[in-house]
Amino acid sequence: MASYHHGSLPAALLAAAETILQRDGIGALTLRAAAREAGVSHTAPAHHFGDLTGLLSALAASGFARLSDFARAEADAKKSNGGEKNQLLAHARGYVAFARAHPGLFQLMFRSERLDWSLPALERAARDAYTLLMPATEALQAKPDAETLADMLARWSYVHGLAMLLIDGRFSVSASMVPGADEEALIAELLGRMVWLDGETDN
Amino acid sequence: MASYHHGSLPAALLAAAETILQRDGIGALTLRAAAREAGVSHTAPAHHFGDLTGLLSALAASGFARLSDFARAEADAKKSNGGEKNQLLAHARGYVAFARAHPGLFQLMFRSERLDWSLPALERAARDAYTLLMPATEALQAKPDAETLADMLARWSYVHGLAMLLIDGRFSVSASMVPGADEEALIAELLGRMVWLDGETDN
DNA sequence: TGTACATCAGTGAACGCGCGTTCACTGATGTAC
DNA sequence: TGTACATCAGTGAACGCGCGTTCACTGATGTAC
Repeated sequence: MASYHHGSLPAALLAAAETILQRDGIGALTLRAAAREAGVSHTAPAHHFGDLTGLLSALAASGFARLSDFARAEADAKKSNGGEKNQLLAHARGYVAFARAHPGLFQLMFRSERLDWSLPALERAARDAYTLLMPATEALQAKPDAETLADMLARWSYVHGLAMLLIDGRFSVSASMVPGADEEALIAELLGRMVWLDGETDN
Repeated sequence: MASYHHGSLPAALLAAAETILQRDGIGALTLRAAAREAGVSHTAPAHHFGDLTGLLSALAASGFARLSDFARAEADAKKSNGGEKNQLLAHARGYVAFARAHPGLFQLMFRSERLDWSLPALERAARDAYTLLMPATEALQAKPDAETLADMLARWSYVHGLAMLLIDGRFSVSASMVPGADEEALIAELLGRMVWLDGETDN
């Protein structure tokens, strides 16, 4: 541990970056700050991530992977009634739960200008995550028809907007117009409406 | 014009800031850059906006006002069939059209950490803009019931997520899975689904 | 099992840059009388 | 209509700061023989 070589600096830097994200916000996340937080000289990160974009992209990729985990965990917990609609709904719940649990990270993941989308690891992790809102049928995932695609994009738009507005605090402003409204109940109610977005042929 | 006093520096600075936003992206928008773009010394903005947050907040407020204009213009253009659903749909179309026309500005408007929401002008402009997704009935706007509020938040989430994912380029990634898909037609199709989100009692 | 050497991982001083802010200033405008 | 003076709007030099990057370096690890 106290040796010259750290042993697992990449992982330590990602963890440090996430701490900063959560504690100080996305604006405070710099290469030097991450190195400082990890207790390492500020030139060390370059050996592993190249530049700041590289570090942020790796962090975002990890975020997308964990977003997928959140969604799958939510679906597994309700495995009992595993209809397709229920599964999609569970994934949506996981999506929103992830955004609320890691708002800074979630924002970073959708701040494209700071990420390098040509990195295969990032692209793959992101695609994996939002493909969860596709029907589980493998054939459709590989080669979806226009209707299936529209269904997915509709779900994604809805759930993504819900998550974004929520972690941005916009809901509480509006919800305050109705005194006594329970935010948790409201979110559950809104999430439930997702299935209504499906194309006519699915109903 | 060439006189010592500018005459309308606040407006010129806002215009300059917007130029930078569109041309160089949100990361390049600084107090000094805005002053430079407006052809004025870099200490001049402080007289009018205090600090960078003040300038950005004023710019965002102007953005929200114009977002409302976009939405109303879209509704006026289709005034012929002015059912409430159609009006809400027109407002949603305007919302998305604004985001596509001014992506940088739209992003700034939803980057809360850089804005000062305690400024009444900003808060009011933002509220005006998203209240457009409420039914026009004045009584409901003043004192909405939980159902009406949920309808509005559902619409807002959907339209907002759609706009965000769209200007972030995520749709083109997904849509490329279906060769020959027409993005414009897809967006129109998705926007049309917004009305399906309304609570049972409205249907 | 040793030894030589290449490679890898981290250090710390130094650099230039653009940033926001402060400061003393100056030119233009408005207002009291 | 003049004049004095306060206030407002903009200038430009200077500052300290944190940033990313470069550089020569050193300690640790792995590998060829």
